[in-house]
Amino acid sequence: MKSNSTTKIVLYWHRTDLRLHDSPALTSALSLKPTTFIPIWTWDPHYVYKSRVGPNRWSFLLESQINLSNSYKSLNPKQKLWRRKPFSQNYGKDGGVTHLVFEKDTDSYARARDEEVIRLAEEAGVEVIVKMGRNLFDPDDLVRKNGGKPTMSISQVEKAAEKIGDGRPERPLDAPGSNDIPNPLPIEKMDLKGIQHENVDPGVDVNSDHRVGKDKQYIDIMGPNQDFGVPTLKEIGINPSDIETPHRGGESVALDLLNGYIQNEEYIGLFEKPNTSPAAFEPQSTTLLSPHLHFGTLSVRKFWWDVQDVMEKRKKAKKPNASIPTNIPGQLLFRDMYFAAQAAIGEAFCRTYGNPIVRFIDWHLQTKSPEKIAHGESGGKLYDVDSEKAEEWFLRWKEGRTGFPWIDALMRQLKQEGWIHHLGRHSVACFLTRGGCYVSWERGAEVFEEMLIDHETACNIGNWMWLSCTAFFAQFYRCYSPISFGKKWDPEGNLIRRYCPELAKFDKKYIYEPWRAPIADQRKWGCRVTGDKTDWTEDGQVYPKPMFDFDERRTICLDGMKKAYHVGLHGDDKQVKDESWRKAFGIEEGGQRPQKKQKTNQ
DNA sequence: GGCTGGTTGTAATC
DNA sequence: GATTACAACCAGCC
Repeated sequence: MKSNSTTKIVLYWHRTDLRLHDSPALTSALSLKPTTFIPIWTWDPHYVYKSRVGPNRWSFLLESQINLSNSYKSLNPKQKLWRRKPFSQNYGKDGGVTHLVFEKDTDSYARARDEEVIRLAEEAGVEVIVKMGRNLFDPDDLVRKNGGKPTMSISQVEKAAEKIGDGRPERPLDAPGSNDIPNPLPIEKMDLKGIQHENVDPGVDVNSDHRVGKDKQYIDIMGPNQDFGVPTLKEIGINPSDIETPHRGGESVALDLLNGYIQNEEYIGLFEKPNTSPAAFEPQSTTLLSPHLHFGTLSVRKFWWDVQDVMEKRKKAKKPNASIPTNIPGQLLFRDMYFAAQAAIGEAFCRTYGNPIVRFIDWHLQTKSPEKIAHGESGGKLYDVDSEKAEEWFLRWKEGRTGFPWIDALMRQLKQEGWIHHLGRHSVACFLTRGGCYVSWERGAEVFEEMLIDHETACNIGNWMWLSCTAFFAQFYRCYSPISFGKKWDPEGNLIRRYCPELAKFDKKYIYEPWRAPIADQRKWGCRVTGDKTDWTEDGQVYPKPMFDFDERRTICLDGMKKAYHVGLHGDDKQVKDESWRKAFGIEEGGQRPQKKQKTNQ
């Protein structure tokens, strides 16, 4: 397999770890004592155009790469983050690469990709080293210790974790120092030919809406110095003026943020997610470290241990600490829970169709086959009653013009900044699915995938299942009100005033229900509540009327959920695959749902 | 088979 | 601000 030469040319492939601190894979690579070391990033078609990535997340990614590249440069002026192929058929000729090292990625698409990369590399006699570093615990280990089953609750994760080592994650590793980073190959010896562009198939580019030159078959990505460095936004077809997020990427940003929080021992020790406000901004009520976990600009093990050390210090001083699962370590355990659930189920984890853990609900706009999902299509309608209406509701939800200011403010914050508080996500996700529109969670998950800078497939999909009560959570009668829930946190309506500025002057009495404000007041406050759009008019601004009666919709949704739970189908049931489920739901040919009958369980 | 707990509901009542 | 009814889900435990 390995060449006998003592020369070690090590290719280090950064993917889920855009950092130098606590990367077990990077530490392994450097401990080989390479003669030559080439840290690389490669353009994965999945990221470039097969999965949804909006401008804000692109921006966060490139900032993170620039930061990493600069960190390498500061340790060794000849180094940077190189854009290069992760493997090559020409390994033997290609400067004689001997090792390929990367962090383990258990996302389902990534497993298939990595299997192929490993096969090609090993065929070429290159030794491949893969190390877990993305989670507290290796998701595959958690699954094994959970009897091979997907982890469906925090107690299962805790029990499984107790069977791994001492039940706690491993301590973080130090970042390499300036003597630890060897030189790269001279540029002329690197196999960099033929990658001035990255091909993009416009036919399947789900991000074409964001791209300048959307019909182009490729994007230019040579970097501003034409030297195979980190490309600019422009090169990947993103207009810099589309970037609105105030949140910045990069390992140094992440470590500064974490260090700041760690100084505040009270905040760390007493943190309980359900007691943090979804309506707070400047400053936010939570840490905003989630995008850094996604890009690996912060090690989750460092996060966990820094917090743990504070909590142990507080405990010794007889100061109180919050407990799992609402405290910070508990929040990080949820991340591992979703990762391990995905690791157990594989590619079907991301959808209903074929997924054993997901309840089948007769949602509107249900996506019906894996092929459709892979190409980002809606998949048509499973039954056509109200489907056009549902599509309209979906679009109004996505664009933040439902007529419910709390929902619209959150959706506009999401679109602008790429981040909203976890409870805000609860609110809008419940509203789209079981608590309002009765639209499939898969459609909502697609929107979050595109817009969130912290989008993590496992957590996003898992949380949508949770909120839609299709897996992990089942108390569907606990329904978020688009009026009461926001009011509880933000009685003055400050979040609404910021993100729906047309309502900024409304009295707090009406800010959550502007349609109830008398016309004279609407005129006085400079915004008419009418129609279904948000737009300027000659005599002032317009905010839409609510797109439906929420109380009525809540009742309809609750009945639907009761029925679906009673029917009890899951994504892998035969009736779902062959679409004969309609019969079980009493839906007649032609798609008409039956008139509401007596409650089924009376 | 019954009881309890489950990260984060709402509205009415005291 | 705490308590309770609402209508009633699942999993885990005894």
